[in-house]
Amino acid sequence: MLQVTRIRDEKDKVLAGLRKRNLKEADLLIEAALDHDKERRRKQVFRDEASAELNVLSAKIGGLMKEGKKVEAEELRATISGKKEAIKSLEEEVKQEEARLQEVLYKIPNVPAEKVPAGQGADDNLNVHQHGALPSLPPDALPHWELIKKYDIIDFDLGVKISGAGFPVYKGKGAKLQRALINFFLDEAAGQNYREMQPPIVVNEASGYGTGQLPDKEGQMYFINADGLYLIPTAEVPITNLYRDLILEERDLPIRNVGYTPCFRREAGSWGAHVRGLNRLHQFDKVEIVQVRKPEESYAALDEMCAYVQGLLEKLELPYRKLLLCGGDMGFNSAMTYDFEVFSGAQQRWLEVSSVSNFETFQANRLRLRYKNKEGKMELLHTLNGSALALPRIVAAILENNQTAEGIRIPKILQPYTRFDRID
RNA sequence: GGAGAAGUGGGUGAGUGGCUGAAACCAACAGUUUGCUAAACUGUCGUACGGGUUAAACCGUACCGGGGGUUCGAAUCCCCCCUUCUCCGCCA
Repeated sequence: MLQVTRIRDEKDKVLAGLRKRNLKEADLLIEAALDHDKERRRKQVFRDEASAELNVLSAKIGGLMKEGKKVEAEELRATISGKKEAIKSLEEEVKQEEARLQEVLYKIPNVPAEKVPAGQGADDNLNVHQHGALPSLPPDALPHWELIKKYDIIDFDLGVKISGAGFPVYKGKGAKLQRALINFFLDEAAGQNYREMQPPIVVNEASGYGTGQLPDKEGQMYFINADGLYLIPTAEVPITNLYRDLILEERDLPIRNVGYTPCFRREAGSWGAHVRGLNRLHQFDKVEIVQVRKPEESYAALDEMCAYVQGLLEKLELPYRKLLLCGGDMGFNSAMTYDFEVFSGAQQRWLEVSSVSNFETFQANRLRLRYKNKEGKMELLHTLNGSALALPRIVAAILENNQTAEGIRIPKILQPYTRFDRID
């Protein structure tokens, strides 16, 4: 959520930024926010003045009571009764105006960073880096959804039986490959000074609001009605919310966490031919890196996180490209996002396996995550996160790109983790 | 799940209706003293919103787990919820 003060102080910059998102109602939203903000302040003045007046009178009554002037106190008290009602209704008006402002602010996405290109959608993303030769597979190469059957390592039918579509069962070497990847990712992150965290995979409503899944995207999360809890769509939610309502010291920073969790997404209405097999699931595994940074450091941190992700992909011997997302394709909360896509040889497609974002103060504002800067002033921190990495599409690419007549070759770096070098 | 107790500022903790945004101590920060460190001493030391100012100063309102209520006035009384602790029950 943007800070109103920022909209107030930098209206033109905010608007220019939002235009890059191709957000048609940007002007309307900003004007509405400013209107509600102005009205809110106007009403607050009335309320504050009325409360101040009552406080003075109350103190006077207190004084009179102490002096034993009961009659005078009684008289004064009689004059107050109407004022209380007035304050209550003024208070109500302020709250209403605040709620209206809030509602508008929830609809305004983050302002893209300077470097983010304008654009409508995926076609306008900038390919900023590409690495690795695309695999040349024989014409009879199989897509991963065939390979998993051929080698009996991932079973969608069994998942349907016990849970539903999009909940695969990993079997034998398939299960071991999952475990190997998770351990590999966690070990790599630990080597880069990330602290490993194991958070709950259900969160309360406040956490949903903290990182911006709520109020808009509740339809994307599984909800446990009996307890009012959401299954997390990503470890970003619990790990970032660890820092909700916190005032950090400079010495606490930077914060660099990594966590593995399963992720749950309802993916309502997003199924189609292009999401076969592992391309889209309701439950999948992901290792996530999360950083909390001082504002002036956050873009250096973003670069560092990208470099880290690139290192992982290179170690896994996967051809990948790095995209700087355009305004129109960026997530609601993000100020700047790089996507990483690996090339999946048999599908002949690029698959997104990581998304690394700087949210600047957008999440911190909702989280009330601040620190005391050098001047001793409270300042919102910047939050960042990135997948490092999401498993299913990595698995898909490994299976497809490494298929041979003798079976599927396991990347060298993973072999100590799998303790086998081939799936056959 | 049942019964009881408790939740106050970064920490410990005082405060049972009015002059308490909140004692005291610790921590932190700044300074004095000091060859350095330590100790001692002095001072500062909540947040949000609003008004005000070039910027400050300054002023107002709100906040003592969260929400509601009683009252002229609530950290203090009442109700609901959450959390923690103790005992019991259950159980990986």
